[in-house]
Amino acid sequence: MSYSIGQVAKMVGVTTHTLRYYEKEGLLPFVHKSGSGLRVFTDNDLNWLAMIECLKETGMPLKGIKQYIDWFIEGDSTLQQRLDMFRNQKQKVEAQIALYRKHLEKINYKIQMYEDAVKKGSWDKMLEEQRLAEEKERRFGKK
Amino acid sequence: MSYSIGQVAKMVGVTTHTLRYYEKEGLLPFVHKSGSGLRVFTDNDLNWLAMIECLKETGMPLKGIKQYIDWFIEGDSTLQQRLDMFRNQKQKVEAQIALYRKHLEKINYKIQMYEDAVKKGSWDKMLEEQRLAEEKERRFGKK
DNA sequence: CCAAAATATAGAGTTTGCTTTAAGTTAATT
DNA sequence: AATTAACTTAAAGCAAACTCTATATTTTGG
Repeated sequence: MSYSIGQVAKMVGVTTHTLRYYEKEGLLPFVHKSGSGLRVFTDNDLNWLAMIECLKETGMPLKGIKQYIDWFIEGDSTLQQRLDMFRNQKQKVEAQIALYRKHLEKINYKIQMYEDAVKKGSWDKMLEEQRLAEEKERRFGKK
Repeated sequence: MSYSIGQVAKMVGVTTHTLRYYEKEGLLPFVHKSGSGLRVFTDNDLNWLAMIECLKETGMPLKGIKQYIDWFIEGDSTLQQRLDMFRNQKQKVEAQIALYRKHLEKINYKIQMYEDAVKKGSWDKMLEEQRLAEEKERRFGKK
């Protein structure tokens, strides 16, 4: 199957402008043009766009994605670089997930604080009662 | 304790320029100045910076962080907004983690492909052998 | 006390990733 | 055939988050 730039834009969830911009940046080197100059996208191009989305959404800059594509075009002599790149990206994503989890804990703690404060109608009152509870705990032991 | 802008920059891992920029954007409204105009950071400011880091690294734009700080300054009348904001951020982070995981699967698959290709010394050969294996599986059933 | 290091303000410049505009050409519809 | 929708290139514009420059003042260490 083949698709117009507008169809692809809808499928991928970006604008036609963005697709042309990606092409200009060297991210879509396989897209052909019809006799009259219109871009004709294939399923292979959609696969590339899916890979681009994956790398982009995991934080790789467009330049990095272009590097990958350039390596792909260069052929088998760059297999190792490409493998290293994916391994590296894996590390980054895992680190990012770990960081997100850490931040999530802080956010959950804040949510607790604010739920308490909203219930009490006041931030200071919430802090005060929390302070008293902690003191009590310190004096008489837990539970 | 109190700290100079340079000390804080080192502790937080940003430049002094960035700290001044944050202040200009309204993200550090509690930082005082010495008689001669130098910024004097307190532990309270460090706590704010930690919160800023948390929100920033979970994808909140500086404007959103400023909104939170403005609400904080406004006082108890904005407790609900602040709670909603943290709940919203929690949702966003959880969604982001889920997306990262999905992308991680794709990346892991690619790593497998490339490990195989590197072993074989060729991408096409890898694809070819994979295709043959799949055909065999289709003809004779799994395992 | 003086030189070096750190800090101050104000404002211009940079990078990334689009987004919009202008001025057309091509394709689809009525 | 005419209109309108989608497409073309080229270039300018924009928002976010810094980053750097220039010039002046303050603090600090020997």
